[in-house]
Amino acid sequence: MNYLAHDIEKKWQHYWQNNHTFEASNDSEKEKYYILVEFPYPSGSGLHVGHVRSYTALDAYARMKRMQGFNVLFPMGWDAFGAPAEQYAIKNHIHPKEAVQENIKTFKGQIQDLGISFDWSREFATTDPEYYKWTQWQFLQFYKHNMAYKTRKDINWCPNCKTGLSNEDASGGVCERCGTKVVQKEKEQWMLRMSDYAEDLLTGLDDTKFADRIKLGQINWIGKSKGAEVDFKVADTDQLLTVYTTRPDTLFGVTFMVVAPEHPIIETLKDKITNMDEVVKYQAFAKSKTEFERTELAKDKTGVQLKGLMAINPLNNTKIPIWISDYVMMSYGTGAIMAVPAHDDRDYEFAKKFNIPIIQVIAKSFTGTGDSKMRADKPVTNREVVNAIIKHPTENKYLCVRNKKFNWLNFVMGGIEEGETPIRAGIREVIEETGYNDITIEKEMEFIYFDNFYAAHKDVNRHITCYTVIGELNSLNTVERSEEEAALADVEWVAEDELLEKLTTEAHRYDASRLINGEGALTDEGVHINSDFVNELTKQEAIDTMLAYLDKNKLGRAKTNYRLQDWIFSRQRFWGEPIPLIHCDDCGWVPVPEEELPVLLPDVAEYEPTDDGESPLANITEWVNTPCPKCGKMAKRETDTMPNWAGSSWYFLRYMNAHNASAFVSPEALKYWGKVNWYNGGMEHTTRHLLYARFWNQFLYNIGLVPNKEPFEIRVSHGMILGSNGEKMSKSRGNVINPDDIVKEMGADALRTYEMFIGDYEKDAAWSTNGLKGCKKFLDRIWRIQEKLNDKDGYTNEILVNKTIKKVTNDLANMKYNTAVSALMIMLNEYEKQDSITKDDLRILVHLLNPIAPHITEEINEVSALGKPLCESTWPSYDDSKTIDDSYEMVVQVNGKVRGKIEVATDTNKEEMESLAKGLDNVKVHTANKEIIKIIVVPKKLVNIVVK
RNA sequence: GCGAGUGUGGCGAAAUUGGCAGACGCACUAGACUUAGGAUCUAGCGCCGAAAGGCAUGGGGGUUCAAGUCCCUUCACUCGCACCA
Repeated sequence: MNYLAHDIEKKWQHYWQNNHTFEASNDSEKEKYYILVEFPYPSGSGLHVGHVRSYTALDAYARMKRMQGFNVLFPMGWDAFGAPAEQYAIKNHIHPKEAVQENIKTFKGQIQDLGISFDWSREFATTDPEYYKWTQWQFLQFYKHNMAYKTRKDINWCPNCKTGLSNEDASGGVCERCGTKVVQKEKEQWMLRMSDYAEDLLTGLDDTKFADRIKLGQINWIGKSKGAEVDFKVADTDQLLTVYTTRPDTLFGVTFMVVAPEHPIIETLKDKITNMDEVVKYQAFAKSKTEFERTELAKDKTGVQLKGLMAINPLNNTKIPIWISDYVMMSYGTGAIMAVPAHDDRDYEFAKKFNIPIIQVIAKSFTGTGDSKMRADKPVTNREVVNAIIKHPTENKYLCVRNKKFNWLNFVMGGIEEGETPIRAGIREVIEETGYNDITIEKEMEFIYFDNFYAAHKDVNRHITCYTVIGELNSLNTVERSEEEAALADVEWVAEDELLEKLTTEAHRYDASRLINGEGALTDEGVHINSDFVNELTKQEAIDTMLAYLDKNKLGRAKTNYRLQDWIFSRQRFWGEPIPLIHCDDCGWVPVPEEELPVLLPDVAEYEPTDDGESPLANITEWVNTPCPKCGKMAKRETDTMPNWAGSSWYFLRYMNAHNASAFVSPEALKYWGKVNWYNGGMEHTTRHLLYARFWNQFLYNIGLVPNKEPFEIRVSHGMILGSNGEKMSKSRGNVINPDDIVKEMGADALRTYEMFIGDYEKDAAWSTNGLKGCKKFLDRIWRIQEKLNDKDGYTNEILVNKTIKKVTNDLANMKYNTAVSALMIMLNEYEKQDSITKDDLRILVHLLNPIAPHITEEINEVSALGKPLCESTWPSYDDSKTIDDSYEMVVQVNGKVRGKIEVATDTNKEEMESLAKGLDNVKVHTANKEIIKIIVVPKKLVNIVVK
């Protein structure tokens, strides 16, 4: 008995099609379930094996859900606007819509060959005028609610694609599509006020069940940051320079200000700036850098001081210089910062480069550990001390002393006496404690710290303010130490790489790490110093206190910023939805009346983007010139088109009611289908597309057009299918697997089964033709198992059946396809071991495998006359009490090592388990002459005998 | 730099959440059946060892009767974000 995969696959695909098996009803008594997989861009290269993975996965889920009695909506369509179709059209001088139609035909054929149970009655493409009519209509809703505006601003411009890009499209400073370096170009652009929704997009995540990594991606992209705006007066002017900072508590540490090169204050106060030439030159320099260079070549700080201007610290009226530098971005915060070089890496680097003073306002504070923790019953003494790090004259070792009584090993340390500098004190202490007297100390570490501890040698608590000095011995010359000192401690030289493990005191190890790693800004938490009314407070206390102070004195205010910016919604390309607005010299921007929608893309011969940054549509005068809908005077159409994210921002709504000609979707359909229950897509879309779609939906919700604020309940993303060499599949790498070839050679079921078995669904996986063959073999064995059918009823192995139903049901619902397939392989292996199997046995197997391999299972079901077609059948249920075997292999361990196994009844009690375990010969061997300390018995698992 | 994730046989991977590490599959080895095998079946298959046994989940340390799983530390790779104040 043999079968031809191709024939039976075609047969059942026709059956499903002719019977409208997978068409969802908008009017059903059943509970609804909406499963969505991202619709593809129908590229010319056809379906990728990666598509097969996610489509099969969601198909399997949809098929199971249908059998479980749900009214499942599982639609498919085409995201067909976009550059490749346009490129193709430019090259071949045909209208992009023709290329798109051709590609859709290919894609659809390929998908249908796979037997994916999409509801094709709801199919559409974003390029259909019946669809983009409603995309335009929704844009007008944005416009009417003041959510769309046109502005002149520097935008990301791709010189190759000749179009503006959103920030999301230009991440990394290169064009998402072609990889060309993006440049800044000033242009008028339509924008959507997405930043207004930043908070809602953030909090809305709580109403979703997205995977954590996806939520995190969204959270990072929105980039919420809490801080404050602080107003600095500019001396001798009436101007305020407002900065954004997350650390208002460090305001006493500000030693300079930095504004972005484009900051308007430069223009406003240019008459006061005495070095305008230099400033203008720097502005030009900054602008000439692409975004890429600005970030990638970030290592070196550049900048110019605005001479003639000084800002005034609002707390203490200190005058502070103002600089411009491109490390401050106009697009974030206020485009100006207060620089606190002591506690910010970038400010530190800048201050070092331009020799600007540094004021420490936070001191690291240690609290002692173990025996050195402060004791409540002892007095506290305050001291100023010096900590001397002294290098050996010839070797890479440092001078340490070991306290004989307590065995502490530390750097030389001692009190600073009245009128003494830390350096003088350091030299004196080294001589006193070690006898070395040929010392040079030139450097004092930038930052002091506090150490609070119980000083056992003096039986007091100490609060010390520590100054660290760094020096070296010129020679090993010594003088005699006092007897007292010599009795107290030994001198010890410690190699640099051993300091961190050998030093006793945490504070000294900290000093050592700064010595080894070099000094930089002190960004750790600590206690405030040099800061008047926030002194001695911790970070959060100081922030709160400072905010209250600023607020009370009207010097600033709490402020939350977001990385998320408004959505640049214009593209200067032909192949996109025309923005349905008309510009009239008298009336300004006027929306195209709704009854005139859609604004159709004209049929023309040329689609090339233009060098001057205008859309190719701008050249089509008969299309551009049109009467103003308001006053009738000749006016001009907007020639920019929408980004290709527009159509995909609401397609999930359209599926609910795909061919509605009078509304984007009917309220009834919206109400019935509600949220997408399960949305699958690529990891590459978890920031952009997912954010745009959520924003779009939240807007529609706010104006009362959709019933749910969040459109998607669960979002999962699949891993990529890589080439057999573990690299991304690409023509240039020559590792592309074409699904058509596999379907032809092995059949769709084998391909589907293999891709489900390949590994963790959410992880990338490399293609393996051998693995595929294994799955094909599995299906062949399934076919042959029919030869073992007997005419008995019931299950040959009831436990196996119930176990497998449970496993497969749970695995399919949790995207664990690989283990679901494995459970079915185990079931088949068991069936093969038996002399014969019943129809009931086989019926379960084909039901459980059907979601993954739908064709062969339908055929077996029919050939062996097991019942009505599986697609009309019900999902098997299991009895939990019959998933447990009545016996198991009890493991017996001695000291955690397996020494024996016995088959015992599942209901064996603890006492019996214990005595059975002790009775094993091998256990006796390992426990002989030993004392049994305890016995751990884990019911239904093992016995562990602990002996000594 | 920050954030997240991953690391288990020759390979893809499992491991009811702390309880026999390596299920299932691939590859491989031996055998059977065959005119033939890229078919099918049977057996074997982490490493060392003749065996008893020992060693094994990137490395090191810890908690525990028991650790792939928990804690600390370290290394490597992958992916996001990146002068975001």
